[in-house]
Amino acid sequence: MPGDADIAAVGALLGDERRCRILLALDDGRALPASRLAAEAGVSASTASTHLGKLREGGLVTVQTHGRHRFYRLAGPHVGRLLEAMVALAPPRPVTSLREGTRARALRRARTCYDHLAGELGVAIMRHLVDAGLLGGGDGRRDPADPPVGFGHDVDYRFTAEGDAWLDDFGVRLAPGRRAVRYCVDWTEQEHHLSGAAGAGILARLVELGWVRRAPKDRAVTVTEAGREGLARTFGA
Amino acid sequence: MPGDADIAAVGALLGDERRCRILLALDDGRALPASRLAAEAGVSASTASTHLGKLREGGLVTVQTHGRHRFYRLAGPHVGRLLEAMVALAPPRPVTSLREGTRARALRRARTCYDHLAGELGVAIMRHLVDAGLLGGGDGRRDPADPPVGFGHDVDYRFTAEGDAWLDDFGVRLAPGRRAVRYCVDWTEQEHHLSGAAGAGILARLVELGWVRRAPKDRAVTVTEAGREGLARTFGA
DNA sequence: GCGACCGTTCGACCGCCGTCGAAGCGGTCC
DNA sequence: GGACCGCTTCGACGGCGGTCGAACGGTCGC
Repeated sequence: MPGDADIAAVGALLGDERRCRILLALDDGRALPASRLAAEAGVSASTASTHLGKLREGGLVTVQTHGRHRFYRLAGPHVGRLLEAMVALAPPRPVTSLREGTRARALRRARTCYDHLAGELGVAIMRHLVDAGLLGGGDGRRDPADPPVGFGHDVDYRFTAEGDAWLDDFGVRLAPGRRAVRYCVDWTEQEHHLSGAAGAGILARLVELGWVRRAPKDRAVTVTEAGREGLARTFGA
Repeated sequence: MPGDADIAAVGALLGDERRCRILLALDDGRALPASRLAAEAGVSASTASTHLGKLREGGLVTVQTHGRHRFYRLAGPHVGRLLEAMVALAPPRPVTSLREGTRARALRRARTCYDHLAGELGVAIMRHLVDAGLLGGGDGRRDPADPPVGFGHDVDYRFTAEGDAWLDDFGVRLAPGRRAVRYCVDWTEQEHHLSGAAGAGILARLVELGWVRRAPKDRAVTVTEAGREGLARTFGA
């Protein structure tokens, strides 16, 4: 009787359809403002605020205030896994739920984050750049007016001389003033992935090479047959 | 709005503490009668019945009537995964919840089912016996008065001549009338594991050899150092 | 067959929680 | 600094759902 964690508290949070809508809207790792989530759930701003407060208190979402907006995002990969487990148990629309499940997994693998790559692929590329000595520590500055993209930004990266050469070689042309390295803490992987001009340039180049394809309407990114081989060769991914 | 599975319905089921207690009591794969679950949840029989009805309708548990008792069990491994995901998210007692988590995983690996082995280990042994040709199809009969031990019992096994020899050789002595093969559908693996006299004999022999140890008060079974090597050699497990 | 027992259904009570509009707080833009 | 805007808090309303005891259908034991 006393020894169990109150798992029911978590269940109660997921017992409301509006809250579930909010969580599902956040399931691909985006950070969305409260107003957007209210619209997504089809509910008034005050009601949404109540829901978000409970989700926050329950540890399912975290909030990051940016200017007068407050961006919410899922608190971690655990929440994504929980959602996945619940979708697997929700029977009513077997086909839809299956498609949703695979879609979520695809997003976890590779997706866009604004104009650059995120997900396992984005993290793998970042990791390779660091491991290969193309990207090292530095003292770059992050523009505080940017929308929130991750949890902590306490590490600074900078392209090494080899990194600059590699960018040229790979076909990513950056204006001299735009070589500052920015990055996000990837939500699904909880590791860094490259953003900023370099991240955008690499994604653009990957598309140009035909290695990956961006979905027209959502944030999914699919790896082509040629891309599979090229990515493995270039990034070991 | 319309395309989502009503995941909230599942959440609502898990939003009640009594229901969670019931599910956790069932988490190790046992089938328990309604009265026991009522006591486990600390609630009256009528209330428990209501909860069980909802859980059943929601597809989280299945029921099997046996005489005047009705045995409930979790509907499948999905439910176990869901519970695990929720425990990971329930923060209040970090230490306890962690211990619970590892305990559940240990049970999933190896546990007793009445007097024989279940879990991954039990399934692996059964699979090896079949693969090695020691156990084949037959026409054995199952006693319908036994408590429910699995979902379907439509396959009949029988020890082959080689199987009989192997049992002798391994040190399992069975009375001539007790060689009928019984099995259960393992809940966590959804495959068969050996029960009946042979299953009990094998477990007893494994304990005698010092390969596994049964926990004094619960159903956990731990593999010893010697057992790890012996099991690998004997069953490829 | 008749009592004992297990389980479900019914009816009534109670409490909790989601909902919204209005008001309050803080930050931005001109 | 003033007006606007995003978000949260407050108060009041309404409904859904958990709870129990009592009554009912089934099954086992003698």
